[in-house]
Amino acid sequence: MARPPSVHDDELYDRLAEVFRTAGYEGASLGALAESTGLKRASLYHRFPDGKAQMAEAVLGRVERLFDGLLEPMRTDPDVRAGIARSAARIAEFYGGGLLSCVLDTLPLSGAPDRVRLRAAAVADGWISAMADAARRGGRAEDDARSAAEDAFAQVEGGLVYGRLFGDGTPFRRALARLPDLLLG
Amino acid sequence: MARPPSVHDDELYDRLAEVFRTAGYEGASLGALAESTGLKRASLYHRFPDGKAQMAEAVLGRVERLFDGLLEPMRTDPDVRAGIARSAARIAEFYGGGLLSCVLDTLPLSGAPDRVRLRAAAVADGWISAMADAARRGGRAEDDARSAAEDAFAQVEGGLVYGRLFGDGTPFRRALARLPDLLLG
DNA sequence: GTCTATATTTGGATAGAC
DNA sequence: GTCTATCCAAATATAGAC
Repeated sequence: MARPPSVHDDELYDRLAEVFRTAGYEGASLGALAESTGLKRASLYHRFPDGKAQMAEAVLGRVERLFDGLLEPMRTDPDVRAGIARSAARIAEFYGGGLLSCVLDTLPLSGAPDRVRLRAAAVADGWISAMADAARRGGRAEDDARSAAEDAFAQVEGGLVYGRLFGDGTPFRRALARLPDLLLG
Repeated sequence: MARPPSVHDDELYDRLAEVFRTAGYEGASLGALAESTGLKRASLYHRFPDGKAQMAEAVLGRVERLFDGLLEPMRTDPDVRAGIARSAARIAEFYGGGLLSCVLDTLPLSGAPDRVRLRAAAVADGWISAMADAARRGGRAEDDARSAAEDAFAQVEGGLVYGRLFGDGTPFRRALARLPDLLLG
C-alpha cells in the first residue's frame, strides 16, 4: 500500500515558500528547498515532477488561497472601512509585521519561467482587484478605485523592501494603517 | 606594457548592475555576468579578486555615485519643492520609467554576504536621508521628515515591484509625481 | 512516498600562457 | 588585462531499491 506523505501539502508549500521568499527563484536551490521541507531532493521531484517551476507555482497557489482568507473582511464586511482595516491587520500579521519578504516581489526575478511570472502577476492582480472592489463599494469612481488599489499594493510591497533592507517594519505598518484612507480617499 | 582594459570601470559596473538588478545576488551567475560584460570569467576575477561579492559592492558604489547626481537638485535648489520635482524626474528616467528593477531590492536577497547587504542599506539610507533633509528644509519637523522620506522610498520601490510584475510603470511614476507633496506635506 | 546512488551540467574560483 | 584550461563543489534531474 501507498506510504502516507511525511509532510502534508499546505505545510510543504509553506516551507517551500519560505525559501522562495528569501532567495528568489534562481536563488532557491533544490538543496535549500529539500532542507527546509525535510524531504530529500528526489522526494521533491516525486511530488513535483516538473521540478522547481512546479514548486514555485504550488507556492503561489497556496499564497493565493491564504490571501482569500486575509481579504475576506475587505470583501464581505458591510462596513467597508472596517473591513479594510481588519484585512490590513491580517496582512500585517501574515508578513510578520513587515519583516518577511513577499514571493510576489522575489519570485518574478530573472530565471523564473514565464508561467511562474504570470502566476505571480495573477495572484497580485487578485489582491489589487479585491482592494479596488472595496474602494468602489466605498464610493470611489471606477478609475480612481483601480489606481488607488495599485498604489496601495505598491506601498505595502515597498514597505517590505524597506523591511528587508533595514530590518524595520515601521514603514510597512504605516502603509497598512493608511490602507482605509488610501482606498476610500 | 600593460594592456588597456577592454571595458572601462563605469561601463563595466553598469553591465554588472543589469544582471544583479534582474537576477538578485545568487541568481547572478558568473556566466551571466561574464556574458553581460563581454569578459571571460577569469578576466572578471582579475578585476574583482574577491569575486562576486566585490562585484556587487562595486555596483552598489556606482549606484551611490549615480544617485548623487540624481539627488543634486533636491539637495541644492533653493526652491525646495522645485528641487524635489527635478530629482524625481531624474529618478524616473534612471529607472526606465518604472520598468527596471532596483538593486536595493534584489541584491539583499538570501545568499548575499553581509557586507553586500550592509552596503545596500547604506546606499538606500543615503537616498532616504537626502529626502528627509529636503523635507526639513521645506519646513517639516525632524521626525515627520524622516518618516515621510522612508515612506517615499517605500512607495518608489513598491512602484518598481509593480512594474516588474505587470510591465507597467504607471504606479511608479505616480509615486514620483507625488514626491514633493509626500515630502513637504 | 521516501530513500540512496548516480548522471550531467553549471556554479565559483585559480594557474599560467600570451 | 584577457584569455584557455582546469579544478572542485554545488546545481538540476533521473533510476531504481525499499
